[in-house]
Amino acid sequence: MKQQLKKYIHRYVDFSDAELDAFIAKMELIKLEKKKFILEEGEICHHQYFLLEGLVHTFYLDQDGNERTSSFALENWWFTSLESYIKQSPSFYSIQTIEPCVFLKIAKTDLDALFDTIPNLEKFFRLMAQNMVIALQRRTDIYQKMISKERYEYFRRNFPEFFQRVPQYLIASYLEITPEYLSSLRNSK
Amino acid sequence: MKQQLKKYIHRYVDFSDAELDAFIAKMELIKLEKKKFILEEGEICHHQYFLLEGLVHTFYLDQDGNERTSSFALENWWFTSLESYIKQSPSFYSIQTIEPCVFLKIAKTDLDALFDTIPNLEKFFRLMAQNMVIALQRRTDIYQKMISKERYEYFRRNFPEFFQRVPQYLIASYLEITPEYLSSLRNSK
DNA sequence: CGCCGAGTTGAACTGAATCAAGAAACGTGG
DNA sequence: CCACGTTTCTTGATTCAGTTCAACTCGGCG
Repeated sequence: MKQQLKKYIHRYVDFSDAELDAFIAKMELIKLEKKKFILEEGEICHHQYFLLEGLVHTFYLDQDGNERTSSFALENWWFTSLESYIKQSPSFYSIQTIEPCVFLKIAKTDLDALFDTIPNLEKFFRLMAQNMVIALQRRTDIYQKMISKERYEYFRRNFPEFFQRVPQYLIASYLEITPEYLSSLRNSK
Repeated sequence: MKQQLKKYIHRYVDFSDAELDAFIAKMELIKLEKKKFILEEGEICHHQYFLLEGLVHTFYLDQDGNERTSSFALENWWFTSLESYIKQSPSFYSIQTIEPCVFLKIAKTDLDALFDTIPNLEKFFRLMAQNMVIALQRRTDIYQKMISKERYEYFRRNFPEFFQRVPQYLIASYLEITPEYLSSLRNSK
């Protein structure tokens, strides 16, 4: 179970078993059905999460009340509402399960304390943050240079798992197009 | 001169003077005229940079050979071509001065070595990376929910310095619209 | 002085949104 | 296990934000 998290961490940094155990000891296991909120807009996000099983999306509501999906997470992804978490301010985003989920969570207070005793943990989170920057830059650039038909193709090619598991209207919101237009793209060839 | 960097760092972390000096000792001061490349697409980025004076932009060329500005940096901003820097792979982006610039740079090899001896440095870069994530998320969401006229207003309101200093066609490329359309937005009221 | 890059203007065109309505898929209760 | 309502997906007509292209203006610099 927690083996899964260890494996993930080792992709980034070498932890001693003692360090790893101290870290994991602070994590709590949660199960949730689908369509349940992990965090709601306006709440303060006190945790970071590691998804063991299932599918989750982070979104906000625009002026017209449409859901705008900012990101998905699936197995072995780390997620949180970062700005809210760091500043301990009300979150712009909601986080919601799409499928039934199993995940681990760790409280900010615990994690901050661990940073002081486990230097490797600091490195681990630095490397994760850097990778998020890279992923976000890439997303921005892809959206900037591709028209929506190309985004659709790109997304389908590169993340086929999502395509199977995520309902169309959420994919549309992630691709920044309307469900109607996505539908017409799908059926245009 | 290097006082400026110290001040910036202290916004994030408390360094001892010895730590700070060890860090700064590895940094090199560079001056460059306007329209000069700091990094060209295809090169491997070996440094991170801290801008003391001037204005810089990071961009790439799309299929049609248009410059697409991914980000600007001005005084007291940290910048690099992150993916290239981390993976030591050819950069997708070019980095170019817009105005005459003065900046500090530090080599990856030096910085990596310092991470092992100065734990605070690890924290500093973790916090900077997290802030970049927040800024990028915000940018993505703004672009997603605003039409270009709103983006233009938002940008003008929130970053008036840029507006004075950056040529129109670069602002257009950052706003993801054509210079022609930006011009019509400017003159439509 | 003449040229070149930056910015402007307008006409024609198109990618994508909106609106409205129907078809299919899904799940819940009887 | 069928019937029903709800949610998701599709289809087509209309409209509009933003691009493209081409011609023109302006200011600066060699």
